[in-house]
Amino acid sequence: MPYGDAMNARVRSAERRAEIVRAALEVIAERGYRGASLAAVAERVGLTQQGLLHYFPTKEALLVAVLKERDQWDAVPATQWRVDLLAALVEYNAMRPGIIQTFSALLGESVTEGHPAREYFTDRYRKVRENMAGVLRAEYGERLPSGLTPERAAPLLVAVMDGLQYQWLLDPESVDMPGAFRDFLALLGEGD
Amino acid sequence: MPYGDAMNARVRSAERRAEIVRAALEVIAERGYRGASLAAVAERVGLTQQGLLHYFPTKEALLVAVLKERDQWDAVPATQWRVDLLAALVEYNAMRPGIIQTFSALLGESVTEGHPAREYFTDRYRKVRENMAGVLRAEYGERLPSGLTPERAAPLLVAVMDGLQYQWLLDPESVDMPGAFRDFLALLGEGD
DNA sequence: CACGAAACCTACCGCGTTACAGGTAACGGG
DNA sequence: CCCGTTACCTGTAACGCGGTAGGTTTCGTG
Repeated sequence: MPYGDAMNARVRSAERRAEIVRAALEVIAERGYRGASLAAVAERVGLTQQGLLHYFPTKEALLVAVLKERDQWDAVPATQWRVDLLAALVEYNAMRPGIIQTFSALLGESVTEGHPAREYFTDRYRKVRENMAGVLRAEYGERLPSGLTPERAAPLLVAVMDGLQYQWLLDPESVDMPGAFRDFLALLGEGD
Repeated sequence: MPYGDAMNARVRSAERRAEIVRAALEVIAERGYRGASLAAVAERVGLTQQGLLHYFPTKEALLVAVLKERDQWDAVPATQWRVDLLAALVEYNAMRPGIIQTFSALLGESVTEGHPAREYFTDRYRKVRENMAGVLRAEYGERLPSGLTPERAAPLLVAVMDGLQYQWLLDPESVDMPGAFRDFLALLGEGD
């Protein structure tokens, strides 16, 4: 390639890997992790299955990369979160069904025995609950208007987000995910 | 068999089928539907894979039977439900992780493309939301104390149940599913 | 007791899967 | 210009999968 191309080999390799991870996200959304074949991912980036294995030596290594990618997305410091931003996040998610579908499918699979993503999700949910408790504490202090402590409200908040996602994925016409989530936030925010 | 055995062939066949469905529930809990092999189910009831196919001609037919079984469980007339019974149901479920795991795994898979349980879950959630709205209306009338209509509270109620199940399956030590659900019911029940 | 059906089994097919082995062409730095 | 590394490819092993074909034993009934 001519001098004008500033890409060196390392950068190009990293980009290829990112491309593969993106394709894997798609295929997992469509078929789940167990149903996602390396060949299908490879085809989507114009490689053979064996060519893909050059970048990720095993299927599980590819999954790890997918999960790592996700971690980078919500690497926003917990201190910068606010309750009203959560509503915006849900609204944003409602415009990107693919991503939601990928991780909803993975979450469902992960509760089965020996699933390679199980530990990841266990750890992740623990952290997310802690973060959410922090967010609620920053907003409301030690007691929400409803009387709940942040630590007891946090699992509910997370549960509503996930549960709504499944209902919405199955039947987007019938479920107004962002609206329902706002309803829930209002519920948390109004006391008696 | 001696005369004392009142079982006729039809009954015994039905029992065998029920036995197989039970085994399928277990295997699906452990491996999901895609990961559940007919051979694994067959082995659990002391059959060969082909012997199992005598009772259910395809894998999908077995899944249909599994889903039908579930429908029979919550065949309780909607009019007999009450909000406080929901709390009891969640408490009961917390003692039977296997069943929860089966249907949580299936729900997760069902959002993928062309999954044979997708339509089932879509229909089911629609009905469950309607039922829940009815339960809430019977309890609170047209407006819950929090100001929500039953129709808007119902998806939240369902979402909390499902979402808590995933958190609880992944980390039962950290998540008090029945307690959290009672918290949510209290949230719905107290107005401002 | 005979006979048809139910309840299995063995054998097998074809396909899809992950992964390994080994080869080749292109690239890029010394 | 050479030569090691990167980026692939073809070939193939090894296995598990759902499903078919066809046989055999067991059972209930007329």
